[in-house]
Amino acid sequence: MYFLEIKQAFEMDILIQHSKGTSDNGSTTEEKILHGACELFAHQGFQDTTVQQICRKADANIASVNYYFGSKGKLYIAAWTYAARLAEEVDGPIDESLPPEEWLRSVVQQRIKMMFSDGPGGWFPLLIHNEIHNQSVYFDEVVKTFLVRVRKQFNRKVAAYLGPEATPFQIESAVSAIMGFMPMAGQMRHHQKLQLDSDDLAQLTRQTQTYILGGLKAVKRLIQKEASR
Amino acid sequence: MYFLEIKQAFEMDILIQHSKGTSDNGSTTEEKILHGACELFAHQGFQDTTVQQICRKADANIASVNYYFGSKGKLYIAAWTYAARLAEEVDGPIDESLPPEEWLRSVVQQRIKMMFSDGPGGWFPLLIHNEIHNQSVYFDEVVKTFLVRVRKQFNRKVAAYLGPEATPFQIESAVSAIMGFMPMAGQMRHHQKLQLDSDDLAQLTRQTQTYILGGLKAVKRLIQKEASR
DNA sequence: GTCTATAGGGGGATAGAC
DNA sequence: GTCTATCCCCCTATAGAC
Repeated sequence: MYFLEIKQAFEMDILIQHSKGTSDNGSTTEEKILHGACELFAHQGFQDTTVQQICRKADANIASVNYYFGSKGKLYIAAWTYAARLAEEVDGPIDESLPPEEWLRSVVQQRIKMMFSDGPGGWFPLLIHNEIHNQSVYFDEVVKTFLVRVRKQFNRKVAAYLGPEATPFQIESAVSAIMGFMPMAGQMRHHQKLQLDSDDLAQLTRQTQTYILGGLKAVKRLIQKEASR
Repeated sequence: MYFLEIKQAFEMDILIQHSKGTSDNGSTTEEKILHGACELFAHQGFQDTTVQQICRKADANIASVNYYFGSKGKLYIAAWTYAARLAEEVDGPIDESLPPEEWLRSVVQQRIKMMFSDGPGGWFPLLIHNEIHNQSVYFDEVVKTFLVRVRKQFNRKVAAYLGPEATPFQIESAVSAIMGFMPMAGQMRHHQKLQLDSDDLAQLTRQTQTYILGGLKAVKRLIQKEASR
C-alpha cells in the first residue's frame, strides 16, 4: 500500500534526525558560526537576521563573523552552500531517469519531508523560500548557483509530460503552478501552529501529489484539445 | 467561446485602467501621501519602504507622514484600507451564491487580473503577497481585518465541493494548495520580465483554472476512495 | 501646514589592545 | 583568535522656527 510506504519513510526520517542529533554544531568557532547562521538565515531570511543574533547563537564574539567570513553577505553565501550539502545528506538526489509522474511524486515527497523536518536538512528549502519571497542583493547569484538547475529539471519533466504541443509559455505556467506547493507547505509549517505527526505528513504528501498530478493531467487535456482545433 | 470572454474582460480592463488614469494621486498632501505610500508598500513591503521614499514620491516633506498619520505603522494600516477600497472599485465582490467550481473560476480570473494590472487595483493582492511572505509587526491585525474572511470563504467553497467525507485537515490542505496560485502569479509578474498581453493573460487564466479544478477533482476522488474503505 | 535640524536607535564593519 | 570601543550609515520620529 503506497500510503504506508510514505508514512514509514517519515517515521524513518524522524529516527535519522534523532540519531544524528541536531546539536552537531561543529567544534571550531568558524563551524559554529556557519551552522548557527544557516539556521537563522533559513528561518528569518537575510535582512531580518543580524550579526549579533548569529554570534549570540554561536557563543562567539560580535567581530568573529567578519574575521572568519569577511562580511555578513559572504557568510550568507557560505550558508547556502552548507545548507545544500546538509540537504543532500538527508536525502540524496532524485533519480533523473524516472518518468515524469514518478519523478514529481518523489520530488513532492522529498520537499515536504524537508520542509517539515525541524533539523538542518530542512534549512535549504527554507532558504529558498525566504530568498524568493524577500529578495536580498544576492538573489541573482543564489538563483544562478542553486536554483536554475532545479527549475530546468522541472521544465524538462513537465515538457515531457505535456507533450510536443505545449508551448514554452504553457510549460512555464504549469511549472510555476506546480512549484506553488512549496510556499504552500512553508505556510502550513509556519503559521498553523499545529504539530503534524507522520500520519498527517503522509496524508498531506499523498493529497499534494494527487492534486498536482490531477491538475497537470487536466492541463494536458486542455492543451491537446486546443492543439487539435 | 469561454476563452474569448476572458480575453475580452482583460481588454476591457486595460481600457478602464487608462480612462481612470493612474495619475489620480489625489489633491491634498494627505491624499498624495496615502496614494504614494500604498503603491510603495504594495511593491516593496513594509520594511523595505522608507518614509523618505514615500515623501519623495508624494512631493511632501519628510515630516508630513507623522503629521498626518502619526507614524509609519499607522500609515501602513491606512494604506491597506485604501488598497482594499481601490480593489473593490476595479472589481466588485464575487457572487457568493455561485457553485464552487464557478466561484473558483471567477476568483482565479479576478486575482490574475488584479495581479497583472499595473494600476492601483493590483495593489491589494500585492500587499497581501508581501505581508504573508515577509511579516511585519502588523501581521496579526492585517490578517484579522482583511484576510480571515477570504480564507473562510475559500474553506466553505472547497468544503462544499469536496463533500462531507473531507476532514478539516484535508480541506485546509486543499485550500492551501489552491491559494498557492497567487504567489505563483506574483512570481511570474515580478521575475519574468516578459510583458504579457491580454492573450497571454487569458491563456494563463484558463490554464490556472483548469489546473486548480483538475487537481481538486482528483483530490475529491482520493478522499471518497479512502472514505469508502 | 510646511520646513530644517536633530535626537535616538540599530545595523554592519573595523581598529587596535590583549 | 578573541575582545572592546568606536565609526559611519540609515532609519523613524519630533521639536521648534517659519
